[in-house]
Amino acid sequence: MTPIHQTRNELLIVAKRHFAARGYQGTSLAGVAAELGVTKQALLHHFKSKPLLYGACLDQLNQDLLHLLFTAMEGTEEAELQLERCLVALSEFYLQDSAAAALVIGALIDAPGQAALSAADVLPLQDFLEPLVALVQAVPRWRGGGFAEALAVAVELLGAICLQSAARSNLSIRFGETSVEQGRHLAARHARDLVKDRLGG
Amino acid sequence: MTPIHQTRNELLIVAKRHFAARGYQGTSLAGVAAELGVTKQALLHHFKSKPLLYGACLDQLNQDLLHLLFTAMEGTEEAELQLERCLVALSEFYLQDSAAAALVIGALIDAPGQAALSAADVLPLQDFLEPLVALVQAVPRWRGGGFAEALAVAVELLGAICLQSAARSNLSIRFGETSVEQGRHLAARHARDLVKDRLGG
DNA sequence: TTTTATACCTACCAAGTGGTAAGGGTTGTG
DNA sequence: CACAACCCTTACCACTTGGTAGGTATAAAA
Repeated sequence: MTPIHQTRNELLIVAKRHFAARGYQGTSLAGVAAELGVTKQALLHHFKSKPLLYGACLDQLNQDLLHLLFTAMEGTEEAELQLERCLVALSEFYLQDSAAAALVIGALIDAPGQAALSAADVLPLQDFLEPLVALVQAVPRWRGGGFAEALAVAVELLGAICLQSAARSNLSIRFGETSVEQGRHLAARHARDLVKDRLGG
Repeated sequence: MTPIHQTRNELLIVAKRHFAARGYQGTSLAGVAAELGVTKQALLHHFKSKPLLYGACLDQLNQDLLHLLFTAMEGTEEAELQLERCLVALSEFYLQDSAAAALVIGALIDAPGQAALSAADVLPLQDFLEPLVALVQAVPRWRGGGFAEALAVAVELLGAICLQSAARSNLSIRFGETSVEQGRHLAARHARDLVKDRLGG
């Protein structure tokens, strides 16, 4: 009963939500454990430490994003279309996993060395970021710009798409839940438009 | 000597940097005070509590952004041009005040009620967000879309511009400082292009 | 001079943090 | 049955956190 992988996955889901909502520093092991109905030592049993738990969350997120990216790249060689599919899929992914967007932004903003990222450790989401930048660089409009410009555009696109989902609950309080929810359902279309506007002619 | 306003302003500058780099929860009063060469009680003397210190930081940021917005709106009635100037000025502002971008994102992501934002308290940066959304809604391309769509576009633009600056140190480690610095100097031009692409025909 | 206010200090505290040690309960396996 | 592996517990610990209490030094105002 309660096979290990299922349990571990449930822990990760709750942990991701906490890390997303409160940030790395604002998340306490006791808080995550309490929501799961276990003690914090149960958490420390599965993941050895808080940084490792955070790392596991980002690893799982990284895998989800990679799957999303490679799926988007199937069936066509055209970089612009691949990017469009990828970012549309990303914005749709955020509709389900509402914690993911805040985690992505957190992983990009957090000062390295602060959380789970020691020197030897791989930087979180790097596996996803590198092909994304490469994809931007392969688009005709940005092909001549060099790596720095492609990186800037990739981060720009990421920021445009992530912030909306990450700020959902905050914006609901500011401007009313109906407006925000209305806007959320436009997310995929906006992502498509955004890519076309920024990468197309 | 050490007139109050100057001192208070220096405290705020350091505090903003800490809040931006480590987040609200990750910032300790002792840490901020140590960098200033004073004790944390000196901080608590000027700002009564940590939430109030955070609120003071966001208030100052709010004023800077408002000044930036109104300056951008002078001399023309055309919403699209106003928005273009505003977002270009914003990206240039981030070049100087590197903490600002992370603070903006933080203020948009933080679950309300967590930091300085009690129910009665005004939501941080709201004074800046509302006219920004109104400005998007006044642009011909989005005029027919309603409030929800304008809000989504405004947040999208904000995310695109803020994340680049907020993630600077992180991206430097990932992709090398030269590439990131190179991209930073393109920020203003990218902001202009972005607005034209997304708000123009 | 006395009073008041500002700016800052030392000393202290209750609460919460991540983490360790050690053991109990259950499960499969030899 | 014995044994080990796994899951999770209670108990505890060192440390940091935001915040309070009370005192000191300076300087301006009465």
